[in-house]
Formats: sequence, structure tokens, C-alpha cells
Amino acid sequence: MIATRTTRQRDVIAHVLEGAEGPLAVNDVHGRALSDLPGLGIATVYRTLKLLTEQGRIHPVTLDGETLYEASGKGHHHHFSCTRCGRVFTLHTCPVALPRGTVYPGGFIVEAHEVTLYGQCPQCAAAPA
Amino acid sequence: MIATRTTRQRDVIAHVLEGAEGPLAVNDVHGRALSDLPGLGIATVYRTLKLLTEQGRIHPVTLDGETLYEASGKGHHHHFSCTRCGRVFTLHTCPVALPRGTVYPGGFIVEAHEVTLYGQCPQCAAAPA
DNA sequence: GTTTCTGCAAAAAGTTTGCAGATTC
DNA sequence: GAATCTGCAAACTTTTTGCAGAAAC
Repeated sequence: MIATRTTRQRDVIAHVLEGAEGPLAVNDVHGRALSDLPGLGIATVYRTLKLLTEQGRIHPVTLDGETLYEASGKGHHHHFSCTRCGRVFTLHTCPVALPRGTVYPGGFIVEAHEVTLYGQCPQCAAAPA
Repeated sequence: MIATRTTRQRDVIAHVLEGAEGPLAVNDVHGRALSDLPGLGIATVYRTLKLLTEQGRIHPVTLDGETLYEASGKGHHHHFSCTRCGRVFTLHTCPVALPRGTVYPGGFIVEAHEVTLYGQCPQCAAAPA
């Protein structure tokens, strides 16, 4: 069995994701981690994101063709993508009632669902067009 | 103004997407188009998908990290991704009531929404585990 | 006949892998 | 001290671009 070690790189990357307001792209993770750890290589970011995903501490979210990562354990939630600033936010209110096992019209058995809302975030909505 | 011409490649690619049961990956589009048009280059597929997208005849859908394309004009719909066979189906029943302009908790102004359901398609549900 | 397209090959962009030195246990 | 990481550079994969010949108008 291969042991996995605690390193500053892994701590910083996990911390960046845990403190984020929503899921982040690989580049954002790298950028934010660089302030705490100048010199951090992008390859390490990829390797660590993969490791943390295998450990279940984070998980990938695909949005608009990009793969983003977010910390796990935030409970059932969805995402809001701002069409003006491009930021992605986490929403804790769920707009659908589809418990596991629901049979959807057509005979599809639902095990899970994902919802993404698009529009203007509070900041952009308040800013002049 | 740049004129855009009608070519066999564009017809075939548009036709492949219009006849598909759900959104297709670039490779699937290429593969299916090849039977009608041996020798079709992948670069042409990329260029044509981009052109058709700009014309609004098709649009991209991102699912599980892959970019798929589907014909437009199918009305409001969502997708069901089968966790067993991996196929993606189009659903015409919408499980959410979020008209444009709805203000979501937190002050997010909703312009559009996307829903993806995961589970077992009718065929897989009927097949033995 | 002129302009726009296509296929090929080269170039970019994004992600993964091999390796030697650094770090953790 | 031994095993596991990290950064760098090279290798891959996926998507885009340049160009000369082919096709559309």
C-alpha cells in the first residue's frame, strides 16, 4: 500500500478550495495558491486535484465547458453562473423535488440531479449596465 | 460582409446533429459524418460546429467534462444521462418553475436554467444488474 | 473568374508523465 | 535512511490556424 504524505502544497491547495465562494478552475486554484506558495508548479496542482478527488475531499463540476473543483461536504447544493462577471456561486436552495428513485416521464429512474442557474449575481445586478 | 456557402460537409454535419437522439461529442459527429463523407477532416468538423453555433442552428452542452452539440429549435428541454450505458437523452418535461426574472434567494436574478438528471434509462432499468 | 471552403500539416492550449533532487516520516 | 513528493521539461491530447488546391457562386 502506498502511503500518502502531508505536504505544504497539498494543505495550501485544499485550503484554497475550502475557502472559495464557489467552484474554481485549475488556473484559479493555481493562482490563489501561488500567493501562499510562490513557485508552485501547475503539474503539482493537477496531481493534487486528482488526489483530493480520489480521496473524496473535493469533486469536479463541469460548467460551460470548463472543469471546476469544489470542496466536498457542503451538502446538497447547486450553482449560479453570472453571465456578466463569469463567477460561479454556490446556492443552498434547491428548486427541484426529485428524490432518488423518482420515475421521470418516459421511464427514467432518477438517482441524482444537477441544476445550474444563469443570470446576474447581486453585485452585477446592482452595477450600471 | 463575408458570404457563407452551402457545402456537402456542412449539410452532412448539420444533418447528423438533427437526426441524433441527443447531444453528440465532436468525435461522434465526425464518426457518423464519415459514413456519408469519407475523408472528412476533423478540422472541418470543428470549424463547422463553430459556424453552426454562431448561426444558432446548434448549440453546445457541457456534460461530465465533455462538450456535446445538439440541434437548436427543440424547445425548452433538459438532459438525462444514464449512469449505466452513458447515453444522453433529451427530456421534454421540465422539473423547475423559474421564469426569467425570478429572484433567487441571495439576490440572484435568474435568466436561464439547466437541469441534468442522472440515473437509469428505461432500457438499462429493465436489464438485469 | 473570384471568393470561400476543405484537408493536411504545423501550431497552440491544456493535461499527464518521467526523472532527479527535495521533503516527509 | 527510505519512501513519497515536487518542479521542470518532455510527451500527449484536444482544438485552432496557415496554406495550397478544390468547390461554390
